[in-house]
Amino acid sequence: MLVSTKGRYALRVMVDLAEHQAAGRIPLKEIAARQGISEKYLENILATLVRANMLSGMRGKGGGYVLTRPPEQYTVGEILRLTEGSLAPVACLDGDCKGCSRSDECPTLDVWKNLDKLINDYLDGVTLDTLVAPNEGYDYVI
Amino acid sequence: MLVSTKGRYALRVMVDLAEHQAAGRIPLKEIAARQGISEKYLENILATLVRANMLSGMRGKGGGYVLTRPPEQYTVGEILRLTEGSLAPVACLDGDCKGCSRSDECPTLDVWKNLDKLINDYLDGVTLDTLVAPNEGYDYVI
DNA sequence: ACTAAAGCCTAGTAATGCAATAGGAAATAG
DNA sequence: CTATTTCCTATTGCATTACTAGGCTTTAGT
Repeated sequence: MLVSTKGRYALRVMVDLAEHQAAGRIPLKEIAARQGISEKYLENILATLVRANMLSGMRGKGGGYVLTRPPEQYTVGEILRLTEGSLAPVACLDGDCKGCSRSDECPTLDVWKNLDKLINDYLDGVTLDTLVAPNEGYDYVI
Repeated sequence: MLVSTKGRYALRVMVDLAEHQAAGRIPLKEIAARQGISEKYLENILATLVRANMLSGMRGKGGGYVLTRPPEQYTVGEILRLTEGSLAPVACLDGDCKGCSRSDECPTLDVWKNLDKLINDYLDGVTLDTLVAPNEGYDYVI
């Protein structure tokens, strides 16, 4: 599985926050309820996003989470790479595995490289704003 | 990780067999030595390929493995789907998970579907013969 | 027939990573 | 001062992956 629940949840949460941008800071409790995700598990995920400055978190009464940039400035690729650690389709291409000893002669390496590029290019081409449902995020009007 | 060692090894082995096609049946021992894979582990992988009729195995002296079709009739996609079980990038798209309860409203589902198609289409477009090193498989000449 | 070479089959195991939980400390608004 | 809310560190249960073990069956050659 290329993308685990952590990455999937992260993406859904980011879309959720984009849709409810106008409401200001949203507490974790609210997101968890809306998305049907355990509050405790969601804490982990949001902490990762905050540490990377993709979200701003604020504690205390009236606190909560908010996007740090406009939705069109987030790509799905960066969100997933952050939360998953890597989107490499095979271990051969994963950072610390500095290429196996056979990489010089490996006839399959190009397949993995092409696949890796395909995946990353596609996901880097999808921005958060394109995932926000039309006419949502405006529920504060009326 | 989309593709584990099982799938990676399987692909390398299939290429190996394509390259040594002319030599007739190749015993597991030989493949394992050439590819640097444990014989016992390789047994598992080859058994899977044989059961799916991608390879023919024959026991006894002079036995070994051989491709059942010409290399250009294998796609990387089918080899990997067989050995990995599935190439779905997320659990949401995996067979038995008959779509989560939120699939109707899920804003991210299209991303996963597009990604899934991208991956499978690419891998189904690569055939085994394109991975065989040029001028290999002809080592029996001279 | 016997033997060596090979594949086939069923388990088992160690290690890893995923998904989720637990409990409390620190900050903030009213 | 208190209720609310994020932040932080660990731990647990579970599933999967990667690999190993041991024995059975088939085949070719002598």
